[in-house]
Amino acid sequence: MPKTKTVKMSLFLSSYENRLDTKGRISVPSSFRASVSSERFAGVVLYRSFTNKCIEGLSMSRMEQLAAATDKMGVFDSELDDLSAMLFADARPLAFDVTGRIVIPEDLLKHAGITDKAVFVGRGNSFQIWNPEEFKKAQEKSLNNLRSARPNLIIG
Amino acid sequence: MPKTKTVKMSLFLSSYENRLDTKGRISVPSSFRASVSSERFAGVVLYRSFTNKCIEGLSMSRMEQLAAATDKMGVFDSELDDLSAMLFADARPLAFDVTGRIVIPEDLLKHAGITDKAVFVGRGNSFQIWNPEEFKKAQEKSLNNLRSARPNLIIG
DNA sequence: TATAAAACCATAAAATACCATAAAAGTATT
DNA sequence: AATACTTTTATGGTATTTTATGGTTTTATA
Repeated sequence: MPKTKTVKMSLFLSSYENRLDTKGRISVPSSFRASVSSERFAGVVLYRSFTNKCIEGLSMSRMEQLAAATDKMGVFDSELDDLSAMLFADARPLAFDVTGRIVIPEDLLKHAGITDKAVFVGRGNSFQIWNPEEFKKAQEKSLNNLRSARPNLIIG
Repeated sequence: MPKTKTVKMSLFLSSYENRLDTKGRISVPSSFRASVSSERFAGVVLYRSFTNKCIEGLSMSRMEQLAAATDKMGVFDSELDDLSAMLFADARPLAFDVTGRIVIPEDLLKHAGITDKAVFVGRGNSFQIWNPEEFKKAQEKSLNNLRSARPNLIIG
């Protein structure tokens, strides 16, 4: 068995709204930076969400996990293979600058409808980047979904 | 079988009323701190309760369990996915300071109607934080519910 | 050389560490 | 059982650091 160094990766939690400057730079929330601080690559990997009007974000090690999983499954599941192919083709590794900022590529911003502000949203082992308004809308929608699915579970 | 490191987590028990200072700091009851003292993350994770006017609290390891479960199940259960998404987005990891205090974020305090005092309520593997008055009201209400549901079970 | 990208510098506000103390709880001693 | 002593806990205030954000300069590159 290949020796796999399993880096215990801390979770991406909570949500943070930050602002893009004139050059497109935006601070990655410090707690998100901390989540990947023990990794080789000091940065994150972004790609356009397949399902939502937002950007998906991962640590590089998670990307590698995904690659490994695809290697195993690929032969048996051509759909998964296609999906991961798209993902890898679309994925952008973005290194933090000294102050913890990244420059999100144009096409990703466009896909998410982001201009001057963005919310980093924790999703456990991954995160998302949204236009603040779009995010609020999406949140309300999934809250309504849950309400109708499990009326007794939710009040807020 | 993958080697799963099981962190021994002791239970959150009993209730403690503490006071918030001007900066929003509040001491986490020492017995609650002891419950997570063997964990990597010296702190707790808080989020707005979906069902009550209170704050929910968990250990980080519990949060990680959830993330692992969501990773496995998410694909098959979109409801679970929605729920955990909301949870991760709302969850605040809060580290203890040297004296065992945390700063509860504004929006959580608001959700629970907490201003200057709060009760930490043990719930076994989790806990809640309430405005003292609200908690008393909620207690009486659920006691009445029990009374009407099982009149013979309750003496108090 | 023009242009984009990276490195560098600066700062207000927010978050965290640090220091101090009184009250409470626990221990030991008579 | 009452007392003196020790330790822990909760709480308050102050100092220091970090973070997010803006701008400028230098370096690559097309």
